[in-house]
Amino acid sequence: MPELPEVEHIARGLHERLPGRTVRGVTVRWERCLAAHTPQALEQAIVGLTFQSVSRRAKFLLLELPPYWLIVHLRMTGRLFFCETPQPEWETHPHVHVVLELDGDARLYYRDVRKFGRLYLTRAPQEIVGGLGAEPLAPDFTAERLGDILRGRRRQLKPLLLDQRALAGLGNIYVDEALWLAGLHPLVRSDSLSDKDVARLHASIRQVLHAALAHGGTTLRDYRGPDGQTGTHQHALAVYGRAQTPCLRCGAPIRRIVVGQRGTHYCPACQPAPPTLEEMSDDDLAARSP
DNA sequence: ACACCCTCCTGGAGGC
DNA sequence: TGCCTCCAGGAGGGTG
Repeated sequence: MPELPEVEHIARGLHERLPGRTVRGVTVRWERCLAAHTPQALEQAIVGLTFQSVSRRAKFLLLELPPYWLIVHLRMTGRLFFCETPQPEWETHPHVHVVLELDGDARLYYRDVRKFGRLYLTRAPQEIVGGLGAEPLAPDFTAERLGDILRGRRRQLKPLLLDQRALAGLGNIYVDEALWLAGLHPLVRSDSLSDKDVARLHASIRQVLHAALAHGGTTLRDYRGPDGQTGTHQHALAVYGRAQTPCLRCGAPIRRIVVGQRGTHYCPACQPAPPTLEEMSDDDLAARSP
């Protein structure tokens, strides 16, 4: 599933190819992938417009098409790819829901097996991405900022890291990986972390994202880059999808539990469980009360 | 404020 | 082989 590194990879690839291309035609085969427009309205709005840039905010792709922005969220299985010439395979493919015909007979295909992804057309991107939280690879995402995010709430660590309003761009895979690297249990309370814990988690998040980006993303099944190529970071995953296999750090079997309806992978030795209520001292309990 | 559950979808995997 | 059931999950919504 595309998370921040995958979306960044796609954005960079499309930014090399799309700017300067003019939309000549729009075909929508499955209307519900358009968040708020009819196919006719989309076509009327963007035919004749020229792409200016492609960028990313969290897991959203921002395609600048003045005076509009075409914003795409790929969710689980969405793919967006550019071809210099029409591809017969994709022109009629049952999972290709939108085809943009561009000048020079180039094509931008939007494909999505599970149909969770959405396309938005807006003049004001903030309406779509305005509520998102901190951007983990931005320069202003410091350990202090992460500390504020974590300690400002009393939540289990993993669901908080997945909450796009708090921190934007992480998904299930990279949260599990970052928590393993930091040695933090997914159920630890966010307001219980020490400064050292926060600093380690901050470094781990960035390290995991940078590594995945360098590998062109993680392809478990559906993800493809802007030219259709797979990523290679799946070979570097330490815990995600490795239940029952030995921890790369200590050899203990990786455990899989469900947290917030998500498969969650961690090392029970390297990522010690938070204390239960019974195990907490009176001081701990007193500290939890307002 | 936070945890929990449901919905959207489909292909792949497992059981028999 | 084939049919059935279950599962994966990002995000938004509702409920307790």
